[in-house]
Amino acid sequence: MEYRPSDIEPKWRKWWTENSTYKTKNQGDKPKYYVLDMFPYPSGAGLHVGHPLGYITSDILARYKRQCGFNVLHPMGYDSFGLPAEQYAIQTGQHPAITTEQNIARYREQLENIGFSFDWDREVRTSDAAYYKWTQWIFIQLFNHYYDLDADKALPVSELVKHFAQSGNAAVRAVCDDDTPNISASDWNAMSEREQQLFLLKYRITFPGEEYVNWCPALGSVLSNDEVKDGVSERGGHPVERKLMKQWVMRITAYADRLLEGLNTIDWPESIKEQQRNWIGKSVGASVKFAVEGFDDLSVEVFTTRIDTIYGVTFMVLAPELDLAKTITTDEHRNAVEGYIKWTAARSEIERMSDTKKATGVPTGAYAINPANGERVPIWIADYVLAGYGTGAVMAVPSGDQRDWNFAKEFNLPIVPIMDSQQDLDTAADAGKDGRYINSGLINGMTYAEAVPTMIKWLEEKGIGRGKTQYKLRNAVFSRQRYWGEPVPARWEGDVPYALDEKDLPLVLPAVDKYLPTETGEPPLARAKGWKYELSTMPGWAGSSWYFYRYMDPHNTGEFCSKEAMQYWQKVDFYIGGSEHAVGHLLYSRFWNQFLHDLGLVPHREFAQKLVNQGMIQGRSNFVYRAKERFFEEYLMIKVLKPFFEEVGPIEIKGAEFEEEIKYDFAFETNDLVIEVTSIKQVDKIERIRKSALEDGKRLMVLYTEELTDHINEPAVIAESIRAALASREDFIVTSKQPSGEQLFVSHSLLYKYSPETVTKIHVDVNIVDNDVLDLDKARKTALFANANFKLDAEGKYTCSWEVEKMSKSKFNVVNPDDIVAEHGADCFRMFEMFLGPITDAKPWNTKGITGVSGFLRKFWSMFFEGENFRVTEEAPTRDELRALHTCIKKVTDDIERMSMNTCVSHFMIATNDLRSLKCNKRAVLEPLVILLAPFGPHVAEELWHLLGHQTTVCDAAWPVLNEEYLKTDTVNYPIQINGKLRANLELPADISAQDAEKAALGLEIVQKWLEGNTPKKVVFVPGRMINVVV
RNA sequence: GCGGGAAUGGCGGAAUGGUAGACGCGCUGGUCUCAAACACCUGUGACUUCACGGUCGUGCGAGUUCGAGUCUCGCUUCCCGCACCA
Repeated sequence: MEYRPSDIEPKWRKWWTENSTYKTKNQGDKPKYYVLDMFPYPSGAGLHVGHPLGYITSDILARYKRQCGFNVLHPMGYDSFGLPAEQYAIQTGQHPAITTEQNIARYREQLENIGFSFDWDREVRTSDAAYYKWTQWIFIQLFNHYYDLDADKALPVSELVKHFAQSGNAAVRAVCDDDTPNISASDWNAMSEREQQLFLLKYRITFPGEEYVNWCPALGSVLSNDEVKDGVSERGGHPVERKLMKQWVMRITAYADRLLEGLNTIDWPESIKEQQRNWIGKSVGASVKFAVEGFDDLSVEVFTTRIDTIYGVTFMVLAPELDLAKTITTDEHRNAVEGYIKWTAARSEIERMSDTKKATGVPTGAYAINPANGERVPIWIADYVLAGYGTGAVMAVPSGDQRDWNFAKEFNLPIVPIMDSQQDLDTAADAGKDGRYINSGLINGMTYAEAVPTMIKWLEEKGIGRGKTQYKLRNAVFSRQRYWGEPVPARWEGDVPYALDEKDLPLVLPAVDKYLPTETGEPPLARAKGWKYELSTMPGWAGSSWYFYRYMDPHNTGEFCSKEAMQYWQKVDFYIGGSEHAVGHLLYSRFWNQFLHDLGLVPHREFAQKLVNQGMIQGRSNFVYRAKERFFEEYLMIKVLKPFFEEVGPIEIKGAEFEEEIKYDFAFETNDLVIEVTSIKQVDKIERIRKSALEDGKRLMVLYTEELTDHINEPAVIAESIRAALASREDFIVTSKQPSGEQLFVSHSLLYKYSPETVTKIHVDVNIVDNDVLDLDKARKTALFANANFKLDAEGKYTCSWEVEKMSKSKFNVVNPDDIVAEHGADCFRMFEMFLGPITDAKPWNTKGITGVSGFLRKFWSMFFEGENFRVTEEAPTRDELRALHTCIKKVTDDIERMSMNTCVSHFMIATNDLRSLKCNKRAVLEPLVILLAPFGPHVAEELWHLLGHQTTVCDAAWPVLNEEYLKTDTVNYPIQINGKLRANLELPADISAQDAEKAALGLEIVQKWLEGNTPKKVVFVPGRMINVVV
């Protein structure tokens, strides 16, 4: 019987739903396993074939684990707050909830179509009030806690208040704002309620602060750093400016060290961990104060990771943005400094980054005193120093730092060596740490390891500096001036924010008349009637920072997740998603998780033990080539005129260079005939050339490009009209009155003959292209080709060129999984995606190989049938059949465990090919094979499983157990090597002794030939593997 | 510049230090067919040889080893991430 996925697949999907096959309970005697996909944002474009790659992988793993006896949690949901829905709402006035709902319905349909084993009863949506109630609840917890450095965890702010009332803030070691003053208990107690609340904000883990943010006026929103690429918004490419705004901020920096440490405990891809380490950017060093000459109350504080180089300081540099720069500038330099500040402010980020080689800067005229040696060094301002990092000032050590060196060279500042190992300081700085210090007072003669603690100790004793650890990580801005997000559960009393009471949650997103900011620039929530709460909403990462817990207990109305559910599922065992979330979602969710763990609300410091990044599936774009006028000229030359000249003898042509001043495109000197190629629409041009021809006494022939388009595949027709023109005595010849063709598209396979500038390259929808050949019937129905003609190659085909690009609508290379499923079936689609290559690799989508997988499924199916009848026998299997089966069990089991899904598919193909050549149709072999296939092709497996007489789902069929005995063979085919090179093969008994094997190998004629009568130096025998004779 | 990863036929890709190129696509030839598609069978790294066979071959150059795609060292190229981060 024929394998017809379109019949069996919908049938089983319905059956699975009706039988609640994928419903998971939070209990049981089985061990648990939690497989999680990064949930998608439901965009209007729907899923393309790249999205399911990770879902298929996790689905295979989930089904496999279930068959291995685990209770598997494999949920799916939607990260359904986000910018695109809101943009759409602004344009159309439609509420984002409605479009989001529609998009989710589409996603659901597409996901269902692929046969995933998701437990849909556990679906979550971040935009659901029942869900974001708990996002808001967590926000309130963050507001009500501070980070205590002694406890090394978050503690309630109420504890802090007690401390303050008793002994001020001196005794509390906690993470707080840099500008937090020391207060005594009496100071605290003397404060008003307002003053106390404002003071506490300096400690709360989330708090409103004045922050420089990435403000995007076009989107009316604040963007996070990772939403900004090259100075413009990642979405839409709108300009982004730095703006100081009142924003809710998350004190993620409190967790910097723990987020860094935690990376060592989890099995995540090295590249993700490295990106997070970079982002956190821990640097250990020291901060030092340099006194400024003439300002008793002023000093320049710098942070350095190389305090050991302090004796090499020959100047100091401040970031131009620093207010201090203006303060210390002498009158003499004021004009230059102000000019420079203006100039740098006007330069865009991109300019600054692309122009990093050239050092720019101006002196302030002020001098600092190096505390180490008392030397007087000039203070400059320069834009190579960033205001946002450290104190915005550096001590410049040109001998040890390349940027300082560049600057010193540019402005002729001294370069003092500080280590005996430093060389070639004329050509570059030497940042090496090997060697002994010179010119370095206190630390002369020391090594790096000795010098650093010595200097720090000295600084601390003198009270001019201290050891300090600095992080690149900034506190995370948590406000968005947008509508479609979680309302922040806070209200304001004057300038003091108060969190809502938990019992007032959820704070439901109110209705508004428009989704735009107000005329006064306030966020859209200001439009809501009677809204007396915070106006900004939460960013996209809020809801996605804890969703993995909600899946454990999705309908709980009393807690975000019950203790029991948490106790049962613990954490995510396997997490899969794209690497683009490396520092967004994956860092923030680790932060929230650490916090929740401090509160004893979740069992582990890290929520996901293992993480895998699936590679991106890139689009494979196709291109067509539209002819320009120049193409027809070259075409005339190559196809028509050249053969013609060969016939009637050479005719000189001029005007082939197409320069502006040349009047004619083609001129036949000897015949006084000018041939003009132009569009029928170019009436003016024809008239102009006609006049010139008349004046010159030449005859003119006009060939319309449209006419050439009509006859492009018949050069003889065109040659005939030229022949006729030559013979005629007419002055002005137009060969065709009404050409029909509008545009010509030239097959890519013919373009090598023509100059590249004769055609325009245009994206063509990949869905009307098959194996790079354009489907002309389908093409003619599209607008692009409505009035087109095609120049086809010798086989009558139009070939397109191709390129690998990102899969996107604008590139017309989006492939919808539904189309593949409709054509080949969901099982084939699933297995083909796996077969493309290792899941972690990026690869272009190319359906070329899909027939191989489709053929495999048909062959697999046919093993169970004889003609139209299902026929499986109860006969005992042979050794060969058992070996094929158990080889497959071994390979597939091993390969799923190591996430090598592509080779699993190969093993199924091999087993099927082997068993088919053995004509095996025995239940004892085929039934275990169906179980093995079930995670990959669940529909076909379920169908065959039921045909085999089972009533319950194949999902619960126990994974077959490997019996190593069946893998053994009586004889082994040994490769015989001479000096490591293969020379012969020898069939030997599997249990042969080393001596016998050696003897047998040496007995071979070919081995004797290579030995040339000598005795071998050595014979290497690896049992079951190979024999190597060393000559 | 720093960090991470990769490089194997015409293509996607396989190979616990042990027969390089599994499996699939594509291509050759054949069977079936009036024909095509499907299906089935055969061959398929390069060079060389009538043939048996031989030589070369996993980006380049060394090394370790009886034996290297795999391990070590030095390069080249490409991809990804970070980037005047003091």
